[in-house]
Parts: sequence; structure tokens; C-alpha cells
Amino acid sequence: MKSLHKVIDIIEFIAASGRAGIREISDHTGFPPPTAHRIVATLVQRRYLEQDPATKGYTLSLKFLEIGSIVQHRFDLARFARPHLELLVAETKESASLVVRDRDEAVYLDHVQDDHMLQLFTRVGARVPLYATGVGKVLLAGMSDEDLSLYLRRVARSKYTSKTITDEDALRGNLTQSRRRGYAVDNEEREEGIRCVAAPVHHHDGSVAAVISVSGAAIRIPPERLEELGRIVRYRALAVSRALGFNPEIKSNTGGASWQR
Amino acid sequence: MKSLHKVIDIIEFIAASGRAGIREISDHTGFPPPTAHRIVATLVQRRYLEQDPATKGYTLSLKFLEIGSIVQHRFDLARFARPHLELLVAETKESASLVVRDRDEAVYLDHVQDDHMLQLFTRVGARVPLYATGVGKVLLAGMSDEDLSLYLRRVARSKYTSKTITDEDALRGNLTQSRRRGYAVDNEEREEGIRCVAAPVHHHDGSVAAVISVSGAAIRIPPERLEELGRIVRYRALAVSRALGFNPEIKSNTGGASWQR
DNA sequence: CATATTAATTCCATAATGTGGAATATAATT
DNA sequence: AATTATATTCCACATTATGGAATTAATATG
Repeated sequence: MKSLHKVIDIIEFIAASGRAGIREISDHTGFPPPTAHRIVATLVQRRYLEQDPATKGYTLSLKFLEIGSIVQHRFDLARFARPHLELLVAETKESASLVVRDRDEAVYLDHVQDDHMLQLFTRVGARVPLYATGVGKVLLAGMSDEDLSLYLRRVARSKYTSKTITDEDALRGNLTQSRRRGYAVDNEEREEGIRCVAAPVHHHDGSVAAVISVSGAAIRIPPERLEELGRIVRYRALAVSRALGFNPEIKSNTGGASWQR
Repeated sequence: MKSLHKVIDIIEFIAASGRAGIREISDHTGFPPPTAHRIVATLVQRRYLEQDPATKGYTLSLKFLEIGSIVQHRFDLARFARPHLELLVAETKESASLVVRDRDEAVYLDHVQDDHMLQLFTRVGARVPLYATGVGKVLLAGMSDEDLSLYLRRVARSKYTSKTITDEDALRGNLTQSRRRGYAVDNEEREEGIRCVAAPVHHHDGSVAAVISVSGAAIRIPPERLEELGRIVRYRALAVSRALGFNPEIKSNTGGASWQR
């Protein structure tokens, strides 16, 4: 469907640029102005875009917020986890997040900021790679060996920082270690100056449903603080797991290597 | 653009039903199965839908959450207001909301729940009428007389409850009263058993940018508590206004009748 | 203030694209 | 194993999206 691809290209361009006129859209997408105009006019008619009467620029409307919110609600998880994220922030004075896996990336479902001057810049819906983040490594560590191998073959690993783990054996070792102690650590692997501690939220069957994490500026999270944060995050993640019906006493096998309960 | 209208019909149907197969989509929209399938397949290709491999049903993907979140971020307002909503909840033990006007409705931009058993059911992006809600009346009270008259002519008013104000003069009187005391009250006008107190957030030029409200079960908010809540909400709304650069000392005229500062 | 310039919008002949009935494949049910 | 319901593929056809050219509107320039 060529026309639908064009529509999506235009929506994504406006999303990225915030506001755009027909000219800009036409230039950027390569569609002739009348084509861009026709698509935009239809989206305005359906209230997915609105036109700033002053600048003539088009922006995404609140309709997207409405639909996005419906999607988020499907993940009841976010509702259960919210109070725990807030507690985490209160206990650690760092930012807390809830993420789930979506294909080969981790997606932020929720995020509670601490009130430090040095703020992390994350937004709900944002995506990060699995191999280079604490939350991602929790998800990888919960996969079956087969899935993990497929993932490693499928996804190219680039060095975001000097500390990013790109070597397969090193990564596998890190995952084993994470499982053993019950939490994963991101030691400035995705971004220089940011450390993160993450623990799994389990489904009732023991599989990994989501990840809860605490992250902040590396200056405030020295290596010797990691163990304490790990304990706290692990405890909170377990509480959310329990809310989802998970019972750590029951040993179950879902194909993945088991996390330390 | 006929094909785009079809695409939107399908997306909105899936949003409403949560999950739907080709058959359901076809039945509901009237498009033949191959047409529905082609559109759905393209949306899956672009990752806007995903197919549950078990049930074959299609659901909206997190992509919508991603775009919705971008839209929300455009309203920086939500970021500024969040801590104040949380304070409101702490101070009043009731739920707090942030809404803006979108055409003839009020749209929830953010919402912080209290932890009562009796929870309000609101979701970000949801829409409510202006004339029958506290938040809506704040918006109406900030409109110019001309805009208000046009609104009253344009929008039909139906009785949601026995207390809904549908009479024009009564409504105008209520708005004047609200402006005078600095906050608007929804006295079970939208929904039996729910009361709400709302106050305006002003732009730097004095116009109404948004509304902050506290709402809860009418049993917990008896009439004699309204004045105290009004004071608190008004104070918090003013704090957000200040964050947006509003200075209550400067008298400005934006066409709307003035709110008590 | 007239003129040039740029962007937005409308028009419409044309061909490319979406259409949907029919056929086939797949999954669920009896 | 047979039947039914649903999903998917195929393809001849005509409807619909296309985009160059013309027109209009908004903005900048001399």
C-alpha cells in the first residue's frame, strides 16, 4: 500500500520535527506538494493533525495521546508498578523506570524522575538496545539459550562507550552473574556518566514480564553503592511480581535460565 | 482520500475493541476481508499493529504510545504541573488532574490518583464536555463573551444527572460566581456521586492555559469542604501559572472576563 | 506601495494503485 | 475424517491517488 506508507512517513516526520508546513514535508519526504497536501488535509479532517492558523504549520493532535494512552492501559503492569516506582525514587533519590521488551529493544512504559539538577532524559515509549543497558540485560538474562543465541546472531553490537560489552562471551558471563545476584548493572555501557541497576518483574509462570530499574549520574552512584541499590530494586521488583501473581516458592521452567529469587 | 479513511476506521476500531481479527474488522467496517487484510498487513509492516501469534488477533503496538508521548511532551505544561498534582493529592487525599481545552471539550493531560478504594476512572487523553464539569467551567469562564456565546449556540447541552446545568442563564451565573471566588465547582453535574473543584492555570498574558482540579467521591467531599479545597487548588494552580511566567500583579486583557487572582 | 518571491492550494488528464470476488490455505469444530 | 469458519493470496479491472501546471495567498524586497 504505497499511499499508506506515505501517510506514515508524513506522520513520523511531523512527530520528529514537531511542526512542519507542506513545503518542509514535501522536501523531506520527496512527495510532491499536492500529494503531501492531500494526505495532510485528510488527517486534519480526521483530527489527527491540526494546523496552527498563524504559522500554517501542522502538528500532531491530542488524538495520538488518546490512542497512546489506550495502548498503555492495556499494559496493566504500568498501573501496578507505579507506586513501587515512586517508592524507589523516595528510597534512593534516583530516577526509576519500568520497561518491557519489544522485539530486540527495551521500551520504557513508565518513568518517575527524582528531583536532582542532573536529570536523565528519558521519555515513555523511548527504546534502548538490550545488550548495552541494565534493563536490557535483565531481559536477555531471562531468555532461553536458544532465543539468546538467535538474538546475538541477529543484532549487531556497537560500542556506545568504551565500556559497552560487545564481546559475546563477556556478555554471556555478565548475564550469568546478573542472574546469580538477582539484578543487572549498567556501568556506563550505554552512555558515559550514567549507571543503572535493574531487576526482573516475573509473570506468574516465572518468565520475565518487565524490568524495574533505578538509574542516575555515575558520580552519585559509585560502584560501592551498587549492592545496596541492587537489594532495593530487587525487593521492589519482587513486590510488583507478587502483585502480578508470581510466587517465588514455586519453581517453574519456562525455557529461560532461572533468575535468583 | 478514501483509502486513508479506511485505515483510520480500522485503527479506531482496534483501539476501541482492544484486539480484533480480520473477520471482526471486516464485519464492523464493512470493508471486504482482503481490503482489511491489506491495510492491516501494511500497518504491521510499519510496526503500528502487532499480531498475537496465538489468537491471530491484531492489537495496537507501543508505537502509538511513543507518538502519544511525543505529543504530550509538547505540552511542557504537563512536566511543570506534575509535582503540583502530586502535592495536591498529598494535601487533599483526593485525585488530581490537569486538563486543557481542545475545541468544545476538555482533554485530560495528566492525572494522579489517590489511594482510596473508590477510584475515579479517568485516563489521560479522555474527553469531557465543558458545560458539565468543573474543569470545563473554568475554561468557559475564561473565554471571551463572544466565544462563549458561540459555544453555547454550537453545543447541545444534555442532562447527565439531575444537577447538570443546561439553562444558559444559570450557567452564565455559575461562571460569574466561579470567576469571582477563583475556582469552579462540579457538584455531581457530570456524574452522580462525584464532586470536583477546579482552578485556572494562566499563561503569561493572563489567558487560561489549562485547569488543575481535585475530584473524588461526593461522600468524601461534602459541600462544607468545598471552600477549603477551592483554596488549596487555587493556590496550586497559581504556583503552576507562576512556573509558566504568569504574574498576577500585571493586569492584562485578553478578551475574556477576568478571573479573580 | 508596487513587484518579486515563496509557499499553499486547487485543478484535472492520466496511469498507477487499491479493489474485492473468487480461489486457496489454514485453523477450529463436530 | 468431514465440515465450517477464518485468514490469506491472486489478479483482472476500474476507481482513486497522482503530480505537473495553473491559481491563489502570504511574505519579502526594492
